[in-house]
Amino acid sequence: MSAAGESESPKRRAILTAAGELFVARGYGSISMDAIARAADVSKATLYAHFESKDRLFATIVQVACRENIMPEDGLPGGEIEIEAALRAVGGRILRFFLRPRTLAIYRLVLAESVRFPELGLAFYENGPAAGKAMLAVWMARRSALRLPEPAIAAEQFLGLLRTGLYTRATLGLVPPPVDAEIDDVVEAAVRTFLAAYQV
Amino acid sequence: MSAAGESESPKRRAILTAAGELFVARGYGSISMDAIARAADVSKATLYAHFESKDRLFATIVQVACRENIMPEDGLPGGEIEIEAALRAVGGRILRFFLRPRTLAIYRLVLAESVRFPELGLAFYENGPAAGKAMLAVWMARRSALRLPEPAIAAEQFLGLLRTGLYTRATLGLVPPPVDAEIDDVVEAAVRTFLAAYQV
DNA sequence: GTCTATAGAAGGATAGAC
DNA sequence: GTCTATCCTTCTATAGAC
Repeated sequence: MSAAGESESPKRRAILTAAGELFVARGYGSISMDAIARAADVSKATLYAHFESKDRLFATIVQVACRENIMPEDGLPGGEIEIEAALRAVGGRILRFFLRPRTLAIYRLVLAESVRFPELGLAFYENGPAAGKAMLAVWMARRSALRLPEPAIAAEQFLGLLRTGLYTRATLGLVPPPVDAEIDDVVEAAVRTFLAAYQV
Repeated sequence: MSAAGESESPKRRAILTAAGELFVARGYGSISMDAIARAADVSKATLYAHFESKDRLFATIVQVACRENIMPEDGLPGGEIEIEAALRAVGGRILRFFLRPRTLAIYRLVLAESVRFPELGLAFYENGPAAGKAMLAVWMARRSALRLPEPAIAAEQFLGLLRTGLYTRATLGLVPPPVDAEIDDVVEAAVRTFLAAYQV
């Protein structure tokens, strides 16, 4: 929200970094303010001088993390590649982004705490999934090889085709990397089904 | 695991019910054993007589919840209905199951705690998503109107096509019911794309 | 098995000096 | 702003009577 008011003192920076790593690694409930202060090499009083409560600190962490972890826009290739190869490239990028440990960890965090912090879920959705979906829809609409009555729905479906069992298992922490071969299989199948429905 | 050892004393039953509601409603970290004992109308000592720790109680809750909340098998219509109508019916059932508050709450719980309890994530996956996917794949493979080189992949894709933006928003607590019209739209689009790829 | 009462530890937050 | 030291609350878990 207020990008102007966020002064960049080193201590504040250290707190955000340390707290981010701890929350991402072990969730909200099991991390104490003591542990954060220790990890940031800062006293608890300093911690509370910068953030009025654990809740507020957490909300800040997540918002920063959302901004830093939006889907990479440069992953969308230009208009010259053939559509099948282009979709494969895009799909691979997206699925790999979904499977990154940090992406998964943030999703887990937000999901778990969205019950207690409703505005957190909304901020995450708009800055994350909704923004990515919109970007993808615009990119797809520009491709002349596709006939998309509703680009937004097509984009959602492509993302859904990527988020299959492999992704579900990853969210549950059941996928030890590397899984490159499996990723390629999922992307390949997604592209095939998507093109069956939407190629001119 | 040990279905034999689970005696069904009323107090134990009350504890499981009360704790389940509290965990589902507000997560693991913010629920105290005091609150559980109070809600179950039981003393804390009794609580600890039945469950050796909060962790063990939680694991039991989730396992019971998984068993009670598998996808309804009777939602799969027989072999006489036309394929499009059949898929619509199945898709509607599945998506509505995904969107049930209790289904969502259990998913949030497991996801949040799967980092601390790895075996929880595995148990959930096998009893939940994997079981449902297998059931759906078998049902699909029997439909002669579909050509499925790999029924397991097709089933996963159909589920992915259902789990689009509406579902994501629901997991984040951003979907206040009722949403019947939106559900029908998602199912309709999923069936259309799926059939484009797999109808003979 | 069940209760009341409480021990013992840990957490969030603050006071007061510098 | 930053630290040390500490308060107060809450939590998990248990002891001892019935």
